[in-house]
Amino acid sequence: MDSVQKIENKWQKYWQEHHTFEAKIDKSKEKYYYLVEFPYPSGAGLHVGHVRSYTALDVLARKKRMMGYNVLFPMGWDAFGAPAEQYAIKNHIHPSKAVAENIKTFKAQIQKLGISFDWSREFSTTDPEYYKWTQWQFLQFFKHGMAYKAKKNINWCPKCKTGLSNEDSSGGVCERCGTQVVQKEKEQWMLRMSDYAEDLIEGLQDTDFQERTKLAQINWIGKSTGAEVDFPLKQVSEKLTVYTTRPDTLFGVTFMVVAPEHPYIDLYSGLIQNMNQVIDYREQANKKTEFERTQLVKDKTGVKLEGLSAINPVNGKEIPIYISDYVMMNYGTGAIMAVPAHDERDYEFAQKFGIPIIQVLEEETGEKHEDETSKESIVAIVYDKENDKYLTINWKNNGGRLFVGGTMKEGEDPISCAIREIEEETGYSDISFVRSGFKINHHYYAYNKNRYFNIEATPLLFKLNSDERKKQNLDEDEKFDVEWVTKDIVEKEIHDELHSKSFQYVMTPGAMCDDGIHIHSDVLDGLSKKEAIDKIISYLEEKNLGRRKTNYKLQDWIFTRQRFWGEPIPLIYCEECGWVPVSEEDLPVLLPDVAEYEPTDDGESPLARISEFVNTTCPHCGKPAKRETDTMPNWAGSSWYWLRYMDPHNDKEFVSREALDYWGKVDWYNGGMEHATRHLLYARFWNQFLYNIGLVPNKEPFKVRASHGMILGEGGVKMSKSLGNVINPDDIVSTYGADSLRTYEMFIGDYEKEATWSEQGLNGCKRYLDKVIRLGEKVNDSDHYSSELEKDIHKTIKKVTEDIDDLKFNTAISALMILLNKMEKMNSISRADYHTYLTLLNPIAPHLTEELNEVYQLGKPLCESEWPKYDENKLIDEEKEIAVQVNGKVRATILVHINDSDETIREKALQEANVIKHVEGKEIVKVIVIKGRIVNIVVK
RNA sequence: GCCCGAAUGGUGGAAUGGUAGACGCGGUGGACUCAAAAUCAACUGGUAGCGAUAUCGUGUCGGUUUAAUUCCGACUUCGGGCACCA
Repeated sequence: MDSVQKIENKWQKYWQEHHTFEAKIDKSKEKYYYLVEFPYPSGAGLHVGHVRSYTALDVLARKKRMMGYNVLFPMGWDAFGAPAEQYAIKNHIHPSKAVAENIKTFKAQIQKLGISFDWSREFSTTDPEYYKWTQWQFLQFFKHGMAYKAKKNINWCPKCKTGLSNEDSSGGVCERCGTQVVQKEKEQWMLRMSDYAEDLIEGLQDTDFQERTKLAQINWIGKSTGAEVDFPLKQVSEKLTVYTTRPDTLFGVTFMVVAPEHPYIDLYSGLIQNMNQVIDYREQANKKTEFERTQLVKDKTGVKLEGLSAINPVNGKEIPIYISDYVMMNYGTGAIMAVPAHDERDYEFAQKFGIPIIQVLEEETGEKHEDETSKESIVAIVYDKENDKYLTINWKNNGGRLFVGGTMKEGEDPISCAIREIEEETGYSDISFVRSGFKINHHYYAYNKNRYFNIEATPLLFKLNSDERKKQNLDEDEKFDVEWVTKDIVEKEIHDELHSKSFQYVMTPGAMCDDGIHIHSDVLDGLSKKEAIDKIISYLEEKNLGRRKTNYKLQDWIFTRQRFWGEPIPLIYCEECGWVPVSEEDLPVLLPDVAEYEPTDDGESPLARISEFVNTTCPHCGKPAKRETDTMPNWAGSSWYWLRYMDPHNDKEFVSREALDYWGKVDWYNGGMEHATRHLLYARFWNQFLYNIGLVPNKEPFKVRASHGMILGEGGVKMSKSLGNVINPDDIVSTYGADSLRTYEMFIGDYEKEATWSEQGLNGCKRYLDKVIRLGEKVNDSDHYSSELEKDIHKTIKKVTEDIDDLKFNTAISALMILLNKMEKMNSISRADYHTYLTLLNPIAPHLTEELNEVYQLGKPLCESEWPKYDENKLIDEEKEIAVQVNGKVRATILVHINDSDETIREKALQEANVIKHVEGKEIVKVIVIKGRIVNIVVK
């Protein structure tokens, strides 16, 4: 046989010359569209991670073709972006040249792997024939009012000298270079993506994305429901509107906070007496990067606005207003009502600034009952710092371990009640009050009084000063031991809900954010959280004080970058007519062929320096006008590329209706988990927009979304240049062959999880393929399955077919290995045995199997053959070995026939010597016979 | 902090209520060879035993079940996503 390299070249050539994988619209066949994220053709070349996902989809595509589907499996290049531009700046060549070089390398590398891409549909996002239509689609956004220019505080990367979307600067650092992002005010083109927030959530129902992908999208969109509430200002007849998800806590508002950028600060600067201080603070906040503001400095800071205050619309109370950077201008209204009792952040702020905390929600414990008697009480926790112990009273069988508790007497406050109770019950009196926690609403039944009680209990913490002890003053029925115990014992032995909750409240002070019942809230008293939210919103709407409101974290898409290497935005600014779109026949607006790609320091695009580009005439009135010089973000080109694949050479339309109607949705889209939020959201948004204006037939572009796990270097670390552990697929192909690499990457483990590269593992797969080759020497003349193998072959067809569909490539290969091991033990195998074997292996190792199929003249090329079928009747085992358990432990195995009755199986099981040994002298309680699986004998 | 996922031999991993460790790698002693590589055949979770066998064992603790890696509850660790979003 020829060398591996020779064989692989031969078949790659065959497929190319026979246009084997080129898809044509064929209405007699069912279509299937596989899409794998197109790569950014970087100078580093192909990575073994690319090989994994391309091979996986290739396996699916090859199998699907053999099953008779018309498969579209295209590939292209996402080639706009910073690295090509950086490379061009450094080497003084046009980015398009660098891109062309890289594409050439990438393509050659991919072709050496034998991936069955339809290369006739190849394009790059940087081709003018492609970006013409990206520009055209942008104009559709513009014409439908979906694109607007806005002066925005944007995330600015000082190193890349460009604006970034929120998505590109998550974590406060530039996605590209890791530099901390600063805020800069700039005019930007925006796409109204936030209008689609709800549709983007709902559309997920029409997809079969993995649950984790759906969740990531939903989280990113960040829907929250609540209300806007108008707080009248005291000094002027204007309102400060806030957004809250907890309007039910309106009666607990003790202050308000506005973002440093809030317009009211300048608007009412005349009223604010400490304006200097406020301005100082605002400047400090502005200097902080988004990263510092949101990630690092969680310490609350702020300044009170002296001379400006608000009125709580539901109770008329005057409320101070603060500015603080924990409130963001770009979410909600840029102002909040603060309820420190029931919001963690407000709690922290209130603690720091000494603002009162009003509890309006009580946690409820115990079971509610009719005819309860109400009273106020306390739970007192005394801490002995010296011994690190807590004072408890142990009621033993009459109620277990508790803290000191008691009922407040007429006119008594919680602290004095607690001091009295502690002394009466335990004798300790040299104590001092530390703090109290939120009140708890507790329901219980008192056996000694035969009554139901509903108490409002205040938990209190005291510290012990000395163990000086007076005589206890106990009632007749109070029989308990006073014991000091550790925190451990408290947590283990105090089961009473009220007491353990009390302990939690006083030991870890913080806001109470759980559900409960409302107090001090007028019309809301007694209601639960959900009931109260509904009621207060209706109340606010009725009185015109507020309204129901849904908010999303998802913001509009900042669609401009101040860079050279991107699609020019096809708009012209005319003094007379404003922003005017370039007319369609003038598209594409080409990137000029110049030598200056450096971004400018003032934040303008490099295109702004090129006067031949900038200066033009208005398409509307013909007067001199200027082009937009910003370009589109990286994500633009990848937001519709799957549509272009359907009809890549169309110069009349972005894609023909015929192609859209035939190829429809992408049936299976594979990509990295890192694109589960941004790219996938942009692409879905773009598609939904095209659908809404009638340009595409489906609202959702993708049916299934799968993602591959990363491949790590040996030792489980990320492959990186600096560690020197990057595996170059070319090296592997030339030493082991593409088929070995493909097989190994499919065998390495769960496709969706990360996997560790191992050269030894790769070698094992090479050995396996060598065995497949040697198996050919055993082929005889028979055209029927060998009788000893028939059953195994049918089982393997079933297993491989199902496993590939489930992306369980590793177990599919394992099944093939098992069948091979069996075939190797035979003196000879039939042509049919071998042919089926090679066909099953073909999607995974296409070159080798084609060659063997030809060498042994088993039939036409496998790429033109049908996928093998299995016969259900041939899968059934006449006899099977099953386990016999006694009390759940395997004691023997027995051979059972398919027709054996439960009774026969039971008899067989009970005759086994080792079973008799374990059953002897015991009573058989039950014998469980599960047909074809197990016998379990239960004895006593 | 919140949300999601994972944890199984020396190792990558199988098994989704029914004989835990399929398959691969590695290892051990053997065959072939002057020798090595390649290849072939055997063994390979721990402990005890010559062995039949017994016993322990799927991150930890508890529960449901005739039976739990698998289901339920609590926890630990690791990975991923989001994060002052009101």
